[in-house]
Parts: sequence; C-alpha cells; structure tokens
Amino acid sequence: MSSDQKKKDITIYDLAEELKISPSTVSRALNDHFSIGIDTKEAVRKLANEKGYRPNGIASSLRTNKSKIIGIIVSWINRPFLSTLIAGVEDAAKDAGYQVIIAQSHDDVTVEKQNLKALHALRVSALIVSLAMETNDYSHFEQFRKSGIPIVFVDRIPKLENISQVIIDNFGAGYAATKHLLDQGCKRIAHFGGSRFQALYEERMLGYITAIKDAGIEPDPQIIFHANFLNAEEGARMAEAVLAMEKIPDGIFCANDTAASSALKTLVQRGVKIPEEIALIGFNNDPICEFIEPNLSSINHPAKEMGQTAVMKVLELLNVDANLGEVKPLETYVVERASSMRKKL
Amino acid sequence: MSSDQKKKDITIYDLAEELKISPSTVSRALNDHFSIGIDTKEAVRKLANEKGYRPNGIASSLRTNKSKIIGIIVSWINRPFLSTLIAGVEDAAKDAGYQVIIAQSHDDVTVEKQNLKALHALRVSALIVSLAMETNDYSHFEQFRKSGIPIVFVDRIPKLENISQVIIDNFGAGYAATKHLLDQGCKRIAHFGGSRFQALYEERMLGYITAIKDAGIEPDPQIIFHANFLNAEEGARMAEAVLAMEKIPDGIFCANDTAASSALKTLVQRGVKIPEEIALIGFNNDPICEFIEPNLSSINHPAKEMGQTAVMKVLELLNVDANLGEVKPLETYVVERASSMRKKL
DNA sequence: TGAATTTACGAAATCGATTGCGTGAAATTG
DNA sequence: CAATTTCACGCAATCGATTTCGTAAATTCA
Repeated sequence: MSSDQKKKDITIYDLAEELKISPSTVSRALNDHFSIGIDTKEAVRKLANEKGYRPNGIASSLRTNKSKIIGIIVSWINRPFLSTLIAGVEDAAKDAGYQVIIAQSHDDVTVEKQNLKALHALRVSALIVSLAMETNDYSHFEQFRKSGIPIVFVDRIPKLENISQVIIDNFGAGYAATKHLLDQGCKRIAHFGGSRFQALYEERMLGYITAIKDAGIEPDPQIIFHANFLNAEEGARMAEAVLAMEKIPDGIFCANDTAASSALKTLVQRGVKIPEEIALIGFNNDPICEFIEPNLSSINHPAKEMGQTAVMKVLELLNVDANLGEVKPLETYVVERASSMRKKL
Repeated sequence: MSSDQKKKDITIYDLAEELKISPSTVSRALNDHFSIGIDTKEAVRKLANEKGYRPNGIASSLRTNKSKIIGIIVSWINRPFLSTLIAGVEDAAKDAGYQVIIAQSHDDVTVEKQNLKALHALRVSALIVSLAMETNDYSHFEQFRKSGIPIVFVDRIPKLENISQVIIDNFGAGYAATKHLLDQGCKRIAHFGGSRFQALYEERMLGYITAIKDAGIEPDPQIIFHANFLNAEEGARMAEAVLAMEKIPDGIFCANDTAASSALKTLVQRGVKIPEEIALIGFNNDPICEFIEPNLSSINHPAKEMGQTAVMKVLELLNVDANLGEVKPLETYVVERASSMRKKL
C-alpha cells in the first residue's frame, strides 16, 4: 500500500549523468577495464552502490550475445539421480557466474525439441543435456550446435562422434555389478535393463553379459528384460515375470534403483528370501537403498560430480582453448548391502 | 569437422529485406498484430519458417522489460518435496510460455540474497520462493518487490502481511497427524519440529499442541524437539534422545519424512517395536515412506500441485487484474501406514 | 463525388550495456 | 625541446525486437 510506485531501475546513464562522465566510462569502470583511472573507478563503484545500481543482464546479453545462462534438459527433475546432478550443475555454474535454466523433456522427444527451441530463443550460453529415453535421432541438436552454442551431454548421450560428454564407465559398472553377484555364488543372474536406444543401458548389459561369459556361463536371453522407463511399476512387473519362470534366477542385476526397489519389495512380499534365494543389486545408489529392507546393494553413481564436471566441460568449451575429446568416464563402485550379501563378512 | 562455421542467426531484418517490407511489419506479422494484412502475415510466417528464424528472446526482453522467465529459489533442489514442486512449476510455466530458472539457497540467507541479485539482473518476470530455513529478515525481498516484480512464496513463507503465497494448512495438518496418533492410543507423543524461524513449523507444532490439549493431555516441553534442517542425522539424533529419556514417549510426530525415516530406522535398530511401543508419523509423504519397513505414515503434501498453483498466482499477478490475497491453503490428509497403525483395520 | 474512415504498412526512436575508433593531455624519451 | 607513448576517457554505432506516430491508399458513407 505504501509507496508502491514501480521504481525505475537505474542505469549506467543515470550514473554517468550524475558523475558528469560518459556511459562508456561507467561501463568500463564497472567492468574494471584497464583504461579507466583508478579514482574514476572508485567513484563509479561508490555511486553505483549508493544508488543501488543493478546491471541489466538482458542488455548485456543482447550486446555480447552471451547470456551467462546454462540451459539444462533432463527427463524429470524429481528423480533422485537427476535432481542431484542438477544440484551439482547449479553449484558449479554459480561459482562461475552463470545461472541455470532447466527444462524437462518428460522422456518425450517432441518435448525435447520444444525445449531446445525455447532455450535457443533465450540464447543460452551452453547446454547440458541428458537425452529423453527414446531419442535416437539427433538432428535437432545438430541444428543447435551450428549456431555455435556448446552442448555437453551427460549420462544419456547420443551415439555420435565428436561430442562433449560426461559419463561413467557403464560397461565396467555393469561388469562389476554382475561380478559381485557371481562372487556371492549366483549361478543364474537375470538382468533388468533399460531402453535399447540408450547406449548406457546397452553398455551395462554388455558388461553383464561379458561377466557372465567370463564366469563360464552361457547368457540366457530369456532372463534379460528391457523396460523403457525403469520405473516402479516396471520393476514390480519384471519381478513377477521372474517368479513365474520355471527356472527362477538366483540373482538380479537391475539397471536402476527405482525399479530395483520396487522389484525387491515385490519379491519380499511374495515371500522370496533376499539374498538367499535371490540376490539383488541395483544402480545409482539412490537414498532409498539405505532405507528399504533389506538394504539394497547398488552401484554408486557420482551424480553431483557429474553435474560439476559437465559445467567444467562447458567452461572449457566457452573459452577458445577448447580441448575437446578427452572422455574420461567418472569412477563408480559397488556398494555392498544386505540385498546381495550371501557371504557374511 | 564439416561446415563448422557459426551460422549467424537470422533476424527480422533479414526477413524484412528479403520480403521488401519493413522490420516493424515483420515483427507485427510474427506477433499476429491486427494491423497487418493476412497475406503479409502468411508470407512472413512462411519465410520465417523456411529460413529457420528463431526469435531473439533477449532482444525482446530488453525492449519489453519482460523476460518470460520465472525465477525460483529453494533451499536444495534434490529433496523429494522440492524437486517435485519445481517439476510442477516447470510444467505449468511451460504451458504459459515461460521458462524456469532455478537457484539454490542451500538454506543460507547470504546465498539467498545473492540469488536474488542474480535473478534481478536477469530481469526475471516473477519469482517463486521458498525461504531458507533461517531467514527471518525479509528486506532483500522488499527491495526486489519495489522494482515491480511479483513474488510468490511457497511453503516456507515470510511472516509478513500482504504477500502472495501458496501454502497448506500446517496447523490443521499438525493437528490431524497428532490426532491420528492419539486415535491409535498414544498417550505421550513427542514432536520433532523444524526451525522456529519458519512459520510452517510453528504452525505444525501448534496443531500438535492443540490436539494434545484437546485430548486432555498437558504438553510436555521436554519431548518437543527443534532441528534446524530436519535431515537424516538430526532424525537419528532425536530418536536417540527419545530413547534416553526416563519416560519414553509412545508416539512421535515428525515434521518431515527425511528425519522421520532416519528416526524410524534408528528405533528399529535399537529394537523398538514399531508401532506397538512407539507409533510414528512423518510429513510430506515422500516416496521413501512406501519402502521403509515398516511403511511410514505421513501427511500428504501436494508438492506438484503447489508448484502449479504458484505459477497460477504468478500469472495472475503478471496481468493487471491482480486480485491478491485470497490465501486458500491446499488440502492435505493423513496417509495411514504400518508405522502408526496399532489398531488393525 | 467529396469527405470521413479504415486498412496496411513504414520511419525512427527505444530498451541498456558494450566496444571500435578517436582524441586531448600528461608523461616519457632521445 | 620536439617527437612519441601512455593515460583516461568520449562518441556513436551496435545488438534485435518492439512500439509510437504517421501516412498513403483503399473503402465506405452521405
């Protein structure tokens, strides 16, 4: 009610006028340009502070064609893994003076394209993307990249050459998870995998298959499942399918914790003894692992670190000295918990 | 490697030149202005499409002083409740043609202020804020509001008059949770509450106290705890404190699920029978409730709906017909699960 | 048919910060 | 002391879309 007059923002022109100098000088003073005298700089800063001057990022962006905004597209932000990744991105970005703008693809390629358009219109400085589950055509990104805006893919990356990416060693992780079950004495291990469009699930599966073979066991296609979203329902569904088999597996490697938790719950409800009858290991090391009973073994996925690394990549690309390429996957490791530990320590 | 020349974006000037009309006409045509002929509009749209024209949101923002961006500040985006709320905001915002930019305060007032500055510089159209835990001085928001940018507070709101907010009936929810425990036969109910700076925790506690009194029981300050962040560690710590008491409570109402889960886990580990010896109910209805054993009773908190409602409020304020005020709290309800159900159905 | 509208569009200013090019004055050099 | 450099700063264009103020041409009205 009081003085609700929309106070006009004060600009460098206001400062210039008051100090009897030119706007250019004010601008340079504020940006600590070398050609401006120290006293002038001081005076400008002081007044700017007094008058509560706030730079207009929009104007700056228009002129420089850089928005100081990093766009990020993920499927759903309210998944533990992705929200933690975003948290990492936001932290690292803030340190570098960037803001983060988010968009959800809802795992829908069409929406992904729309997001891309919207973020392009905003002239984001760079883009961090985790693909929608079924994205297997990447032309929309190509178009984006042509306008010179760096794109860094995380986790769910396209099958393309010459792109910037931050990933983990999915093959190795899949191998390690399976090896862990084998070490626990499992002889017939099922795999709950994700969409075959996503390289990362393919890799995990390959790791699984390789580990099986290395143990002298012939992989059985019958016990390799593929779910598109690996959500709770599908986890339960695959668990039911497993129980309905003649030769019930004695181990399950599930490519994500959401589905694994659901499967675990279903199995327990059916009276299956975990890990004695079926040993289970998930993927991601979501918080839920430590709360579900029995605690769920998993593969630790450095979500936050991944987000931070992606920002580093972005910064690297934003500077001219872009030394692309070096794809060094982040470290993962098996987190052993009750759901898979047949051999007590 | 191929044609990596940074293609210059095409502008309305390019379109204007090619069509031998003025940029103003192009602009109006694209915005479906009434004063432009139908054929001209068609022609412009067609060419714009062919040439792959993308509006420069930045330029538009500068001119109109509206960014079509909604800023959102929360403590940590990787909390189930908040990430779901943000998901709701993003969905509703997208439908209205807005993008969402996020910032994390990390529950630190200083960071919250920095976020505010950054978002102001970007000239966000509006702001949606959930306060940092310890924020009890609101002058930084006042300053922001003076520049005419609407702010809608969600969940953790300031103790101020005349603000836009989206909340739940925390008093009622606290009352209901406590009443539920009383109905289950609890006689001595402890409360794990949050920061006293936050009205919402105060309200929940008041609901708790009122319910206790209504049942003819005198509230005991000894069993009312206050945690600043209500995280896992504090949940465990408060559980330990409870067990160390002479007169151990037979019920606990915990103001958030993260702490409640941790407390539950601790209690189970200590051999306490849940719900027979201690009945427990949390708050938020996080996904974890259905996975922890025994399943955790909770208060359903409509996170997504809250986000969507906040955007509606924003839209309302962005139009002139701002009918402020009508603070109608969203609905909550008790979700009964094993952790509190002494009386089997 | 002359006057009043309506239709369809253009010229140019504007939003606020940045920046290439210049310039006068002081400082340095030979 | 003349010739250069170095300093410190101003002018004006620029980024791309929007918008106010006009205006010529087409249409309608009396």
